Amino acid sequence: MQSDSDMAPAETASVVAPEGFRSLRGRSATHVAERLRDMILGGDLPAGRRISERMLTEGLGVTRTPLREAFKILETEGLLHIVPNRGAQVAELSPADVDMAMELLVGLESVAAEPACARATAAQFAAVEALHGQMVACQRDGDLMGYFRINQDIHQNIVDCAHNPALSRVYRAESARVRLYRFAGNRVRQRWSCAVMEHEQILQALKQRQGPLLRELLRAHHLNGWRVTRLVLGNEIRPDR
Amino acid sequence: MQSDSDMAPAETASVVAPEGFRSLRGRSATHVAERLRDMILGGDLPAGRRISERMLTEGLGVTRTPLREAFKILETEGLLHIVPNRGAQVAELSPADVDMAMELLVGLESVAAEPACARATAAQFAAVEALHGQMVACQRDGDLMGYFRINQDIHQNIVDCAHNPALSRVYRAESARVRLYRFAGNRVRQRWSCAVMEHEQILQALKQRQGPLLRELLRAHHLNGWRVTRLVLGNEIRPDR
DNA sequence: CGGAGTCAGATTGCATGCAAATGCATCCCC
DNA sequence: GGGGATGCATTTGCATGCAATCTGACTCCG
Repeated sequence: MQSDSDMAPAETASVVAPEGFRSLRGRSATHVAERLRDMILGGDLPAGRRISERMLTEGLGVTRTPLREAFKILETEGLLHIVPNRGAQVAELSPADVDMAMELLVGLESVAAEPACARATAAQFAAVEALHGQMVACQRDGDLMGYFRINQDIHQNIVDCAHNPALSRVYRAESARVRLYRFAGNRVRQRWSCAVMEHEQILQALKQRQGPLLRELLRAHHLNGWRVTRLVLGNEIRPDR
Repeated sequence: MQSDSDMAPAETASVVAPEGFRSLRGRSATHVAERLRDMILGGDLPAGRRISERMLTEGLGVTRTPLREAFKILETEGLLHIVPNRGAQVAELSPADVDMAMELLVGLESVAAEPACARATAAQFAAVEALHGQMVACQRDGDLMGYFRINQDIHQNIVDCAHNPALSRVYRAESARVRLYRFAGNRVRQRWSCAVMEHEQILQALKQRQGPLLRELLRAHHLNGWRVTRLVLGNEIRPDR
């Protein structure tokens, strides 16, 4: 009869989902991977730290199966290192590894420069300019974290202007891998104003669709930044705070 | 007594491992991912083909847990596409996707060119030359599969000359992703001799450590090859067999 | 005949159980 | 006292079980 089959299909009798809750079924591992990635990129899990499954299953409220799937994802992304029978640890990059990753990142931006100039839309110009404005505000307010985050965002946006999904994906992944190692360099306040000026030139070149110029500006900008970062990492100069 | 404790420690009573067998404990997922990757890159699993877990657990002799971990690895590599509650299917690339991936691959080789010239060792020169010799032999014998495989191998080796692990890793992954789509282009025999000549110039430039020249030669070589491939994929010319 | 409903079998997502491996404290023997 | 052996608790790797979801064939009504 009607009353039998008419039960509200949205929720079962056993557990009532809190409102706004969307089931994560089929997305647990992805979701856990995102959480873990945030923890690593945010510095909550420092490089080299060993990660026990139990710690995370309790912390994130999932069971071991999706957690272990997330480990595989992050290992493939290069953020975790898994030793059989001994669990996972946050990947640790040697200075040489970071150097090589930076070489790759500079290269990827060079690759992006000309397609970006050829294909960027007006909306993308506007988005990059808006971010630039926010970054200047962070510089003015001395907001280190915001400055750094938006800086990365601007570079990702410029790469995205090339409308090449594969390029964007690879740039994002490699950028994440070295994120924490680059953070140090942005702590030299002297570099900030210089970087802002370089960004302004970069924006100009992008908006005027001058591909080769953009490529050279990006390369120079990166090499400048990386030089400072390397000095900080090598303790040759002291960060401002 | 002696006879009690003297049992051969290499094998337990329950299951006798076949000789040469090393336990895969802790490596199942990785191993399965390798097998699956080979199946996809070898064309045994065509693009778009849906993959059921049962098919593979039976085919590969593993249970679902490591198989599902392997799925996550291959999804992160871009070789599989997983739809929640509906399983995995081999990733399918649109012509635009392949175009963009090729743009990235050409870019990565350009990035590799100068460091490769700067850092390649004599052993690496020799390795690339040996591969080139093998490729010429394949061309002579009309061995399509061998020619194609060694061709890819040569390009990977050139990138590896840059001694940049991150670059090598990314190049390998992206190269794999479009492997099957590029295969078609190598079926035009007319292109083979042309490609061999281009490779010879490329080798020259590498050995003489002429970075900028190498970069231009690689770019031109790729664009030539990709132009032919695109024609074949678009059915504008017919492959030789 | 067409389309919504529905129902069983198959498939997937995740929790859990068990065995192998590890780590650590203790014990032993020299 | 020191350098292993040994046993126990913990952790990891994988197999399996159960519930949610999908699929597709069939039914039934218009």
